[in-house]
Amino acid sequence: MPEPATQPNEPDREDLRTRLLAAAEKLVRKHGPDGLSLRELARACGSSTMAIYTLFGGKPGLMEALYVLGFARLHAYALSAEAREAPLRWLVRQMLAYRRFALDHTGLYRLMFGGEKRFTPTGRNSRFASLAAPVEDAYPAFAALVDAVGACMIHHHASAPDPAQVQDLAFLVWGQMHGLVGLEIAGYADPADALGRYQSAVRFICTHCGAAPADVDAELGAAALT
Amino acid sequence: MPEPATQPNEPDREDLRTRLLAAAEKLVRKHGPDGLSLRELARACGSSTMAIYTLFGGKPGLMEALYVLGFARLHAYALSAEAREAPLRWLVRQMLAYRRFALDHTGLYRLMFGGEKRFTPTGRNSRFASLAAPVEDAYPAFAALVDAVGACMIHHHASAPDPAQVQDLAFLVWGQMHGLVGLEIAGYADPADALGRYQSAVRFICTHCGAAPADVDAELGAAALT
DNA sequence: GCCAGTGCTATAACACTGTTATTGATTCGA
DNA sequence: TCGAATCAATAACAGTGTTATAGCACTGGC
Repeated sequence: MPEPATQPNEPDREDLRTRLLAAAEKLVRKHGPDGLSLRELARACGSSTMAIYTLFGGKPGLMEALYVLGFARLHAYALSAEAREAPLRWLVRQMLAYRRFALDHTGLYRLMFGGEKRFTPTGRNSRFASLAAPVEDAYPAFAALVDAVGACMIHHHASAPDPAQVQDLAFLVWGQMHGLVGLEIAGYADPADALGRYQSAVRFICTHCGAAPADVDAELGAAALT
Repeated sequence: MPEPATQPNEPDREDLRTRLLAAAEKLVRKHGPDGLSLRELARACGSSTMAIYTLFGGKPGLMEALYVLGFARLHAYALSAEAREAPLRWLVRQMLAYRRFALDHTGLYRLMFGGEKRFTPTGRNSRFASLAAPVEDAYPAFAALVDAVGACMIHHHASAPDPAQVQDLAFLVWGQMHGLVGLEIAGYADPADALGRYQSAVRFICTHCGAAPADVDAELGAAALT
């Protein structure tokens, strides 16, 4: 009996999309987001460029798929740093996890935050996309940051803070993390000082939330050992 | 007497380089750093692409020229915000000037800090480029920031701070500014809240330097009127 | 079992990019 | 005035994203 040749339902078939995505991630890691070539990608997967068009609709669609993949990766980093029972540890580890994600995936990071508004996720309330939707609605990674900041503030301050105030502070924290990491990736930070400066930023922010500097240093030291 | 036709020493001749640079800046503003086309640039200046090769040595050379032009522009913004007699006003205005530069020149800003190490200025100590040279040696704009932070700390703290401490804090300030501005350019900030959040970051940093929140708000209010 | 119909992919072509070799004109120096 | 040199324009090459065409394998109905 002749084997069904290359059936369209062979394992590679529905895997082609994920294989292309994985190869694209590898190429973005190597050449940067703007150095991705459809022909090179197709060559790496043993297919033609048309497969990318039928599966992603073109290069922008492929980039958008990488974009959501990057946010899923970032969310995984945020989840791995979760410690709801210890708010200070939670915030410290999440800030460190953000930097580790950026340094581990500089290609994806530059694609997501590279300074050009490329894509906006179509959330459940995409009908109101023209309005200003809170960021945490669209990006679960930012929601985790808001939660960690809020928990840290509640834990160290007596009164429960205003939710809007928590969002604003979380955005400042995000800005601090993104700025330091971005400068580091762009080559403006001395590699020998980059980690120390990031740690001092963590200290800066956590003490602003009310934590004791010694406790923050303890968490930083414990996190540095892992 | 026949006019000398198109003499190579006509005013356009040595101006061609600056004309190309100006046109390139305009194209980068419109299409972004990665959307710059040598052919379109040459077409805009009525010349051929070869002129770019003889004047800049190729596209990387052109990008590097735009890079140093961007830092000159940023330095001009920093100088326009100088107020050495009032350290707090100096720091506040310089932080606001940084954001204004980034929003006024998003193309150049993305070229300079877009998350990819493209160029490093060949300073006077370029022989030690392999070593970690302090950033303020290469970029006068960052030196101005270090000066403003140091003056603000000296003015509000009794004791003169350690220079290394001033550099570290200035780098954190730079990171905060770059992060917020980068997120704003990338489209992650609600346009209605972006300025307010940046102002709260200014408040955050200046109070850390020892300034009174009311004084910071006064400076922010005065700067908002100009 | 056969045959239209559908869905997907490979090939080839188009317009575009950066880069380079070649050619021609123009200027400078002896 | 003539040789040498400099510089820009033309054309070509390899590469890019995209699209039109054509071919293949599979599905549905008869």
